[in-house]
Amino acid sequence: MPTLEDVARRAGVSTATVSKVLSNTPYFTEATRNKVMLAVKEIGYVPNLAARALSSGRTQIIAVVFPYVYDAIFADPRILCVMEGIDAECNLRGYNLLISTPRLIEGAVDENYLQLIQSGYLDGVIALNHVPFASVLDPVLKKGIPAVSIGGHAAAYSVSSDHHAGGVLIMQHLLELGHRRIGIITVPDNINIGTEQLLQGIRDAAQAHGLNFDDLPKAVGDYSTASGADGAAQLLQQHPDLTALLCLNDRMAMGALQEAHRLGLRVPDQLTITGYDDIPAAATTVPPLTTIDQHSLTTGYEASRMLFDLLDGQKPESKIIPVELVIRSSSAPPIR
Amino acid sequence: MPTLEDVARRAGVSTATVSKVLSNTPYFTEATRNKVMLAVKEIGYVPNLAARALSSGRTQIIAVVFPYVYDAIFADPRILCVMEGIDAECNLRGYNLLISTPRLIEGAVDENYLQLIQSGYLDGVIALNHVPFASVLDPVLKKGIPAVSIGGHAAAYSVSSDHHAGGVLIMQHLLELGHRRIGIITVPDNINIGTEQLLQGIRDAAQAHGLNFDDLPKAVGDYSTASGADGAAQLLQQHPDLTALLCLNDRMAMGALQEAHRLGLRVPDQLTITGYDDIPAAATTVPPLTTIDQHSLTTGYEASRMLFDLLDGQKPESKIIPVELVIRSSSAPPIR
DNA sequence: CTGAAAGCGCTTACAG
DNA sequence: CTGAAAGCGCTTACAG
Repeated sequence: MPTLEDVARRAGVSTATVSKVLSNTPYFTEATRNKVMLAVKEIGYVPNLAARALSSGRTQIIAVVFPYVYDAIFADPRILCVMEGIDAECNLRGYNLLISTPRLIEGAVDENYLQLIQSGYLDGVIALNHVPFASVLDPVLKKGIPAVSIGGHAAAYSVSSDHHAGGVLIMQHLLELGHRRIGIITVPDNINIGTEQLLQGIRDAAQAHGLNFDDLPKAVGDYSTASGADGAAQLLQQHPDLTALLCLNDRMAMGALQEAHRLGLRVPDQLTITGYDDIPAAATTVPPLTTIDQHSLTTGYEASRMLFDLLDGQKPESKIIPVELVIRSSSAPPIR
Repeated sequence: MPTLEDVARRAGVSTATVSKVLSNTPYFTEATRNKVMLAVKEIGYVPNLAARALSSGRTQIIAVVFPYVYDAIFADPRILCVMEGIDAECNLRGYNLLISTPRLIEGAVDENYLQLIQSGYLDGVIALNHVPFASVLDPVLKKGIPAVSIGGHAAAYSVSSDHHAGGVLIMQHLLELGHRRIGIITVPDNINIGTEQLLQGIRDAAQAHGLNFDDLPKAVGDYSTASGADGAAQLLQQHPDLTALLCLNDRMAMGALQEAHRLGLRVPDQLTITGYDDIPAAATTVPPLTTIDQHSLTTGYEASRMLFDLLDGQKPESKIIPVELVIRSSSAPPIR
């Protein structure tokens, strides 16, 4: 493979000059620039990234960190949307994307991950940081790597979704349709840092309509479709008079939808079901789900922008991404 | 950050020795080994990957390449399953995973991608290589990087799904249920290298049952859910007597399911609908989809294993991953 | 079994 | 505006 030196020789200049031309440093004549670029073309020179990384301390690699916790990350469509946003932005900037999926075992991050962080291989890190009991960013910040946290810990730099507003919006929607006997399919406390705010939003909306959140029947799922079906079964059996099921994510809502069909309940005529996240599948269920769009693509995009700002030496503001109520056909006024 | 030299000084040996101990070269006394490991622990040494990469020529990075073509890759659940398999294996081996999503514009791959390939940053490449008109592996092989192709071009090393068997299985299933008036929701020729075999499998199964494939009504979709709904609408309007819809992927089948509901057709009582891929959502539609499981996780896993064999200097055999018919509730004998 | 030394291919003050 | 030279932190023949 041709090296910088080959280019320099061919162009009749020093390696320093070639290096500077290629990195767009100012201060060289147009003639020099042309000579160098020509030589680069002619011999098909491509910089060796490892060498560049070693001498400059920058690798052009940023890592996206998705801790493995309650779920196989690759099964979560929301994460994918975030990734897509990040990928698009990195592509534009010429950065490469490394995926890291550390296992969080009893709050300790795995050794491989620690090594990676400390290896000097990473210019920046974007972490999905929603696990309350452990922050995968701790070692990153300790090492001094610029980092952005998505959804979660009140890190220096973070972008998160307005979960409280999401909770208010979805609950308000149900209440305004006239529902009062609403079952909640929720998740265990402390599985996700945003859940508390979301529940608080629901609580506030309920209160505003004179309904006591604590009185509403609840089932605890784990975000999976199956757990949504189980939760719905349980709630509907114990409280056959429920007119609506509010689910904390779309996949559980899809499970609830399944269960409703199994029980012969028509949605939304006999039972309203709502989700949260607006994953792609939410638009294609039967009937399509009323849900909250978290703008995951935007989230990924904003996280990247923030990281690049950090890399440029700026101090970006943390961002809260607004949410949006998406009304489809799984919600309607109660008939009872 | 502490360097090799710091470790050497502390342990009272040369840097060469530390390096060899750390890379598990044989030939050093237990005492030396202990001294070195102790020093490493004490000063918290972590190797600098860029330096290691530059001097050894190996980076411990493998790239997973998903060309952008007919679809946003991050929307395709099948790809995710493949990724998960690859990720798991890489994690085990201590390799890092780089994601590259080159844009294929008129058969030409993008410049960023080319640079990455030639940058010396990659020890190996796994590519989703199903686009007939351009192989993203060409530059990789030219550069001499070990590479494995998933599904597609008859590259030296590849793992692909047994599409022909898949076509036979799903068509056979319909025929054995008694269907004869079967509509096919397909995709354009040359969008995906495996499609031809799949269609051939369907054709062969039809023929074995005395049915002429060419006579079956067809609609052309693009793998998206929406295109499945459109295809179903079109087929059912032009051929109201169809008793089954065979869709070339699950997402189109989900669209067909939607359309059937919209038309008030009960599935599977009045209309059988089948998919292909067995993405996670296929199990949770209403009714759950009969489909073909391609074992995507296994595919990813086998592709990684193959790549690591290549990196170990072996010559692995190309693999064909068997498929499996998954019978759920969207298929039943025709009533007409 | 261990070490001295060259070298991997860049970037970056520092001079000029 | 350009170049000589040191240095980034490792690995790897080569001696011993």
